[in-house]
Parts: sequence; structure tokens; C-alpha cells
Amino acid sequence: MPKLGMEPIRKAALVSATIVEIGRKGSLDVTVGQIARRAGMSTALAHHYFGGKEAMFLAAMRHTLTVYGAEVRGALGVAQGPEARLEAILLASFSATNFRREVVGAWLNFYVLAQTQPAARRLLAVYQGRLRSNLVHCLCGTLGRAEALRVAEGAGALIDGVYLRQALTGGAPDGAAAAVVVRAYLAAQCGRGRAS
Amino acid sequence: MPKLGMEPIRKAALVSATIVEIGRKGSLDVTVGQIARRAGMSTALAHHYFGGKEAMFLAAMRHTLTVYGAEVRGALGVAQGPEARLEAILLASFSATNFRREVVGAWLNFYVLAQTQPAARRLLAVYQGRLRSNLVHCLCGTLGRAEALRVAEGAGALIDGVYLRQALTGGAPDGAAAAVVVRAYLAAQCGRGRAS
DNA sequence: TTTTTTGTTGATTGACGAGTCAATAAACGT
DNA sequence: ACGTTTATTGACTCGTCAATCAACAAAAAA
Repeated sequence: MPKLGMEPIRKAALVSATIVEIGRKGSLDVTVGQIARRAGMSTALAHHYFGGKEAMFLAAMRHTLTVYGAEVRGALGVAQGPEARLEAILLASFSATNFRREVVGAWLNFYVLAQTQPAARRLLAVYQGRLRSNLVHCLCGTLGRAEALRVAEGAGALIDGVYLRQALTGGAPDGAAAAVVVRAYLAAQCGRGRAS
Repeated sequence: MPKLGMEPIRKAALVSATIVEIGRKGSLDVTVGQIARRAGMSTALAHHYFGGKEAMFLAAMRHTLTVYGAEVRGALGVAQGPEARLEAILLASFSATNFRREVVGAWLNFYVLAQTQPAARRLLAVYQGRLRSNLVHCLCGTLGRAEALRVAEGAGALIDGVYLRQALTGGAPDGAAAAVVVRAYLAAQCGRGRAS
């Protein structure tokens, strides 16, 4: 009993199912059948709407990035002052929505995907660029341009590293603990400034 | 014309080929055929010596970890004083041998492998444990036990994050620049100590 | 009402890849 | 000389999976 206007619903279901399935399996080695089954439809329908597995992965990645970006923007909107803005970025990065088991697992695999797929690489570059520019903007108040760039670079890498480690520990994700690590880094770097 | 005593040679060739092939492709999606061809033998022979793809991956990972561990131990051997020891760890981590394109790519995929294979996870846990214990040992002089643990945790994550980012940038790896980032982190954390 | 558009699936195809096997050949021990 | 161990491969089996197709169902348009 075909209902009309299914396309956005099915696409959303597939995107969500893709993220969950990649996160659960911990690798990109998921079949279209698994994704489609979790989304409650046949493999043929999945192909009908997305045209291929690759497009599904890309859409899932874009969605993850979009959600993250929206959350950051939202938190940034109500934050005043550089420190509050930094805190907002951390809060969004380790929020309950983004720092979930499957999502973190999916992130890791998006990095892998970016190694082979130029489109995925571009998406990731956009994300990294935005994060860095946000951080630099916050840091420019207390640090010089060059320093701010270096610290932002390190903070980005640190956040990625914390995500990476979270993906490995089987336990439940602890966003608060993760944020503490990054916060300590930022506090120390801002407090001192020059190193070596 | 079968020469005797080929086993170790072939195994080494396969391990090396596995690392290169994973690093080049940027994913674990490499066929036994590709690995075997690069190692200059038939797929059947690869299976003969390793019994399966999984074992090849594990051996490659173990090898990478062993090389890294040996290099750290070597550098640590001639270092005196906590600061020199920290520097030795950084030097080994971002040395020309370990911080190479294919090796970094392989690392990333070992993390992915660890999500599904318990054996890979164990190997990685050993590596992380050794790194942390090394770092804590160095830091205990200037920081308290709890502080040292937190800083070591962060440093480990930061190193992983820097590796992760290196895997993405197509450019030639710059170990010196990478070391600077981590060095700045350690210097800042040791200089101040308590944060927030 | 007919036609077209949208939704939906079971079955099929075609490719690819892991792992196995039987066979060959050289060295080694006796 | 002869059996045994080690090295080596081409050919094969078996399963899996992405992608396609033909067909059917229902709503919308004509």
C-alpha cells in the first residue's frame, strides 16, 4: 500500500540505519541488505532511492556533519565571550547526541572513507576548517595569530584523538571526562602561551 | 626450485606487503591476492603460510607495534632525565620510520580492525598501556600521580589525533611539526599543572 | 476511466574473493 | 635409491554482495 511522499522518510531512515550499522559493526564492511533491513525495506528500494552504497555512505556522513555543525552553531549562538564560546564548542563536541557509541564508531570509519573517496575527504575538510576557524576566533583574544593557529590545530587533533580512543573502549562514553581533557589542554595553552 | 628455509622470508615479505597495501589503499579492503602479488608469490602460498587473511592483518599489526616499541625502547635507553625521556618518546613516535605515509594509514586501519577483532584490540591495548606507563613515569617527577595520569591520557590521545590527521593530509608527513604540537602540550601541562 | 507517476519487492545476474586441493618439484635424511 | 619434508602454484569451489529487472500496487492526473 504505497503511500505518497515516502522519499524523504525513506532516505532519512536509510541514513540513520547506515550510521547505526556502521557504528555497530565498527567498519564500513556493511552490506546494503543490512542497512535496508534495519531501515525496514528491501535492498532494491535502498538502491532505488540512493542509487548505490557509496551515495548512502556519503549521505550518512553529510548528515552526521550537519547535525554536529548545527549543534555547535546553536551553542555558539547563546555564548558570550571567548571562554564561553570555547566551552560551547566542547559541549557540542561531547554532547550526548554526538558522543554516542555508534556515532563515534561511524566517525572513525568516515575518516577511513575519506582516505579513498574524494567526496568524503572534502566533507571532512569542511568540518576541520570550520572547527579550526571557530577555535582560532575564540583564541585570538588571548593569543597571537600564530599561537592561536597552533593551539587550534592541537585542539582539533586532540578532539579527534579522544574520539578515536572512545571508539575503542567498549564502555559507555563519558562526554564529561572527555571534555575535561580538552579543557585542560586549552586552559594550559592559553595560560602560558609560548612553548619550548 | 624451492629453496629451503623460506618460511621466515616469505612471512616477512607478506607482513611488509600487508602494511604497504593497507596504507596505499587506505582501508582494510585489500585482497589476499593483492598482498600476495606485492610480496611476489601466489595467493595459495600466502594462505599456506598464514592460514588466512585475519592472521596476516594481525601479524602486520604486531610487527608495526613491535617496531615502534623497539624504537621507543632504544631511544629511552640513552636518555637521561624525565625531559629527555619525554623527548625520546616523541622522537620515536614521529620518526621517519614510524611516521611514514603507509604506516600511518595502516595504523588508522588497525584501529578499525580493533573494533571487531578482539585480538587486535588486545594488541592495541598493550601499546596504549606501554605508552601511558612510559609517559606517566616521565611525568611523575614534575606532577602528582593523578595529574600525571591525566596528562599522559591526553598526550596519548593527542598523539593518536595527530596520526589521524596525518593520515588524511595527502602531503608528505612532517614529523618535526607533529612533534612540536605534542611538545607544546606537554610543556604547557607541566608548567602549570592544575586546570579549571 | 485511462494513463502516468510513485512506491515496492522477489528473483536474478554478474563479479569478485577467500579458502581448498591436487599436483609438481626440489632438497634432505637414510 | 627412496621416502619424507618443504616450497609452490593453477585451478576450482563456494559463498557473498552490489546492482538490475520485471512485475505489481496504489494514488494522482488526464
